[in-house]
Amino acid sequence: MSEEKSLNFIEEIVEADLANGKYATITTRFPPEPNGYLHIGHAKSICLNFGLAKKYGGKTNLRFDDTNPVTEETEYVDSIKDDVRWLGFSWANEFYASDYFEQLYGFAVKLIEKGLAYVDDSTSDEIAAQKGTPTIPGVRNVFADRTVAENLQLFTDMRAGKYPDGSKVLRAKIDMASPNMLLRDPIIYRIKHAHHHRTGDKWCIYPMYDFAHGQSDSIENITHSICTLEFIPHRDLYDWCIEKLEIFPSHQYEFARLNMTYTIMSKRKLLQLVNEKHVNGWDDPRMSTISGMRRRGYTAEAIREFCDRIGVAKRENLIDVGLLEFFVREHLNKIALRRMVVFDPLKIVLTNYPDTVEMLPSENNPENPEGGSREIPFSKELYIERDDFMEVAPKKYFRLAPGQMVRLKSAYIIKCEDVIKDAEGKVTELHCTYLPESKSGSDTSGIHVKGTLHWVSVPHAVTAEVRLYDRLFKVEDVGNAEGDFKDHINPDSLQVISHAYAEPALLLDNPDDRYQFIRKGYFILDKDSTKEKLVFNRTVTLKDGWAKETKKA
RNA sequence: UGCCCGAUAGUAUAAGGGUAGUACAACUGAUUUUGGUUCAGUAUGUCGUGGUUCGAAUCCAUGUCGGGCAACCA
Repeated sequence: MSEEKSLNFIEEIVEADLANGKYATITTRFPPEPNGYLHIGHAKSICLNFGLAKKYGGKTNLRFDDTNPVTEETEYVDSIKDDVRWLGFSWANEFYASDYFEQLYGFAVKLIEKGLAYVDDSTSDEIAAQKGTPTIPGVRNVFADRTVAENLQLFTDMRAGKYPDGSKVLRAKIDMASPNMLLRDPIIYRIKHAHHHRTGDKWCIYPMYDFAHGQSDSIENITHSICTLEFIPHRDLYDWCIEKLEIFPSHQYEFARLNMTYTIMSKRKLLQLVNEKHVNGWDDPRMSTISGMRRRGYTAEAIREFCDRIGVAKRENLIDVGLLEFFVREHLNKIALRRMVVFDPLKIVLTNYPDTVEMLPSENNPENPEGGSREIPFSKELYIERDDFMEVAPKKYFRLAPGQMVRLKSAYIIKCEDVIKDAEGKVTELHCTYLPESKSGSDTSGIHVKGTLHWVSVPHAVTAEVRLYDRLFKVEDVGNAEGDFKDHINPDSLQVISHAYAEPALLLDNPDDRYQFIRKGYFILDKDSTKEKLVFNRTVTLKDGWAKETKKA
C-alpha cells in the first residue's frame, strides 16, 4: 500500500483490520447534522473519511444526522452536498438518520422488552440531580421499576402524541454509578412536537444522538466510524447499544478536531456571526466555511493538500492558518493568470513617448510556458502604484525615486525626471522619460535595474472594485481567548478599493479563472460582479519580502 | 478528590527497542523583467524522575502539565 509515506493511526487500524481479515472491505461515513454550513474542520473529516475509503478501495456514505428537528433545515442539507462535491468527493449513498426512525423505534422497543429501558416522568432538573456528579454516584428513581408492559404502553403513547414536550423520556437502564456519566441511564428518546425537515409531522418523539448514531452506522454496515475526541466517552454507550441490540458491530475511533489560528470552528459561533451581521452570510469570504473559502478563491485542491499535510492524531492542536495559505499560494501560483491592476494610482507621463499606443505581449503565467500571453496597451500616460514611488528613498528601495530608473513590467525602463505637486505638496504626477532601446524582449540598453513595477495605461484602464480581506479575528487562539469571541473581531478584516485600475484583459476572461495581480496577490471574480462593474476578492496576498525587510528596520 | 484522552523544534506531524526525519514558519545566500517563484544552506526538539536494556522518543513505574466528562444538542 504505502511504503514511503507513514500511516496515521487510523490508517494503521484499517490496514490491520484488512490484513487480519476482520473486514474484506471498509465503509466509512461523513455524518453532519444539517444545522449549519460546513467549515474547514469538516473538510478535515471529509478528507479523512472519503480519503480512507478511496485509499483502501471502500466506500463512504453521506449521512445527515437529523435527529433534532428544531435546528435542522433543508438549506443546510443542500449546502453540505454542494460543499462535499466541490471538495471533490462523491458518496456511495445519501442517507438520513431520519430514514431509520421506524427502525430506531423498533430498537427502543426491543430494549424495553429486554428490561433495558424505561419511561421516566421526571423533569430534566430532577434527572440531572439524580445523575450525581463525576465523583458522586447517581441514584435511580421509582420510574426505573416500571414493568415491561407498562413501559411498552407508555412508549406507544409517547409516540401517539398523548404527552406534551418534556413530560416523559425513554431512558436506557445501564448503571447509575458508572464513572462514565453517559452510562448513568442516558435519555434515548424525547418528546418534541416539532416539524422535521424530512419526516414532517409524522413523529413527535425523536431519538437522541447516542441512540441514533451507532445504530445508523450499524444499519449501514459502517466498519470504521470516525469522529472527534469529544465523543470518546460516548463510545461505551455506542458499544452498549450495539451489544444489547445484537446488531452489526461498527466501531468508533476518535481523532483530534482541527483548530486554526485566527478563526473559529464552531457552528454555533459561525451562525452568530451570520445572524448578527458581523459578516455577510455563511459564504462571506472571511468565514472559515467551505463556501466562504470557495468564494474567496481557495481551491479544493489546496484544501485537500492542507488536510493531508496536517495529519490525523489524538493530540489537541492549533494549526497556523499560514499553512493553509501556503497551500493556496502553491496551487494558485501554478494556475493563476498574471494581470496588472493598480489599486492606488499615481499618474506618470512619459515626456519623450509619442502620442501612440503600442500593444505589448506579456506571458499569462511564467510558471507555465503553455499558458500563452496577452497584449497589453501601453501609452504616454500610465498609472503606477503610489507606494512604488518615494521622494526620499531609503538605500535598498528598488522602486521609483527622483533620478532613479525602474523597469515597467513587459515594457520599458523609465527614469523619473520631475515630481509634480499640488499646493499642499502632495505628489500628483511624475514626469519620466523612457528608454526606447530597453523594450521588453529586445532590450539592447545594457542597463539592469533592480525594480520592476506593474502599471496600467490611463486611457485603457478598466475600473474595478477590489475587496481585500484580512483575518476575521485579532487573536491567535480565538477559542481560548478571554471574554466573548466577538470582542476579538478584527474591525479591519475587509477593505474595499472601489476604484482600482485594471488592464483591459480582465474584461475578457472567464469568471472561474484565478488571477495573480502582479505584485499584489491572488484574486478571483466575486459573485457580486456585473458586466458594468467588476468585483474581485483577494484570495491571499503574495509573500512580501520587502514588507518584512521594512518591518525589521 | 472519580473516570477518560493526550504530551517530539515556534506550529503541526513521523520514527513502533538501533543515525530524531518531513512540512510550514524563521534566518543566510544565489537566481529572477513580480522584493513573487525557484534553488542551495543554517538554526531550533523527545515534559520531569526513576527503572528494564548493550542500546529507550518508543517498554515499565511515578510525578507534572494540558484537555474532556454531570444538554430532553450533535
